[in-house]
Amino acid sequence: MAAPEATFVLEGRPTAQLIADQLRELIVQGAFRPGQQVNESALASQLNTSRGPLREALQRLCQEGILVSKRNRGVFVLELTAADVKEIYAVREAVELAAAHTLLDSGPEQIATTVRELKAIIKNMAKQVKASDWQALARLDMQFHTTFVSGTGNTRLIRIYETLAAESRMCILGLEVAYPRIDVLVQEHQKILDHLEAGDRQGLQRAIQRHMEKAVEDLTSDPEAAGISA
Amino acid sequence: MAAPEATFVLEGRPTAQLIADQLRELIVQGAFRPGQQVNESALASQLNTSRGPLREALQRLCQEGILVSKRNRGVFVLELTAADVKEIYAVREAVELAAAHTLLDSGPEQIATTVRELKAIIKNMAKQVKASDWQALARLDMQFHTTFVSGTGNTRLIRIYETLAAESRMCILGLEVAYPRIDVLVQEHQKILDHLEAGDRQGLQRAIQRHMEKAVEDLTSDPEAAGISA
DNA sequence: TAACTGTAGATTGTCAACAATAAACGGATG
DNA sequence: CATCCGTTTATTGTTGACAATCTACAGTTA
Repeated sequence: MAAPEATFVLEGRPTAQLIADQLRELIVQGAFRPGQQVNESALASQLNTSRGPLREALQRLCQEGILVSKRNRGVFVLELTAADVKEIYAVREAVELAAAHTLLDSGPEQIATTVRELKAIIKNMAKQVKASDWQALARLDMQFHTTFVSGTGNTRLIRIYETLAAESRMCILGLEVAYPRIDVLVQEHQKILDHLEAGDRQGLQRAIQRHMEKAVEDLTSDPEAAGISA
Repeated sequence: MAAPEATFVLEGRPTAQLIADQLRELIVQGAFRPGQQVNESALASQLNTSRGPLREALQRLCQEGILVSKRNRGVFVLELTAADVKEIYAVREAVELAAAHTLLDSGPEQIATTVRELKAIIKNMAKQVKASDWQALARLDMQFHTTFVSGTGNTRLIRIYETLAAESRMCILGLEVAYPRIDVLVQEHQKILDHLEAGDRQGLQRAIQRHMEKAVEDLTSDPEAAGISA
């Protein structure tokens, strides 16, 4: 059951997408302030390219929603409001619940593979907790959920979730050291994993809903510290 | 608590987005064959613009997924397989179920407004059924669902669904006169509307799931006629 | 002093020409 | 006759320059 095409699509990756990926990573890592204007000429030379390809990449990110474009003004980094946070996590909940049901309906070996990957991620999370590396922790947090959704094999669901993951990282970015109690974070992910492994549909659904609910609470409770406006 | 910016973002609509919207409409109306290459120069002159802005628009549509880009080859119209149809409708089901719950949790006047809009659409559908205008019927079909999701007010959910709606119209396009029995189509939408109006959570959920299930059956049962490859 | 207006600067939007790559065709060769 | 290879052609990828627009600042005036 190999996928030989996977190598082709990777080797012939369009330029605009490559630039978009680099830029997305820069943005979610906080290289730009929310609301800050993106200077095309400066960024183009910084990424060793021209304005043309860069603009194409910017359009992609505008379509994703992490950049907003204003005519004759340029593109700006998305400013997240409390309403945005609620929206993002509402959609994430919908996607993850769908993924959960699809996953449980799929074969046991599919579930087993996903469970194995998730366990590895949680192990890494525990490691980063000790090191108190928030940046890495945020990345692993989203990697856990992205892997979870990837388990379904639904490419559209995966693509949608990748965008949501980027936005979520932008949310978390504002928190920095204010990340909620980290031991609880690991516990919640472990709980999701346990329910998945046990095939507990009801429990898994509840765990995901609780996880999202808590995240919204943490992200909207302290607007000042998170740099999030009402 | 007015939002004066809303008018600004509408008046200053970026060019690439305008072109992308035109192109999307052309594609879902069947102006291009699935798998067909999109010639940049020809399209640019046809749309009274240059290759630059057009390429930016193409990137947006690639991000949406209705076009696929291959390096040094160009962009091609998405070819839908049976697997794609299953994916699309699985995601649609997830989004609509989420929308249903959100809608029922919102205020009664929010529901009433949405119900009113949906009723108008169904009335138009019945009209087009008599006229046997398949193109218009397909548009109204998706308009019904888009309006349903729009009722939630979740801009991200809406954006996601608009992409799914475009892909769905591409699916339906292949059917043409083979559109499933039209009276049943109207009935199913009416059923969804009734459950929403009655606030019947369980019934609404069932109706949506049945609706999607039937659609996938119709779209994958006759691959030849639909121009869909296995 | 405050408000208004005109100018200057910078930035984006658009375009046309150039370079690079891949597909298509025709001919040579086993 | 099929296969392989070089040439041709069309298309995309990239670049730089030009035009249009907006913001900011300075000067003027009530």
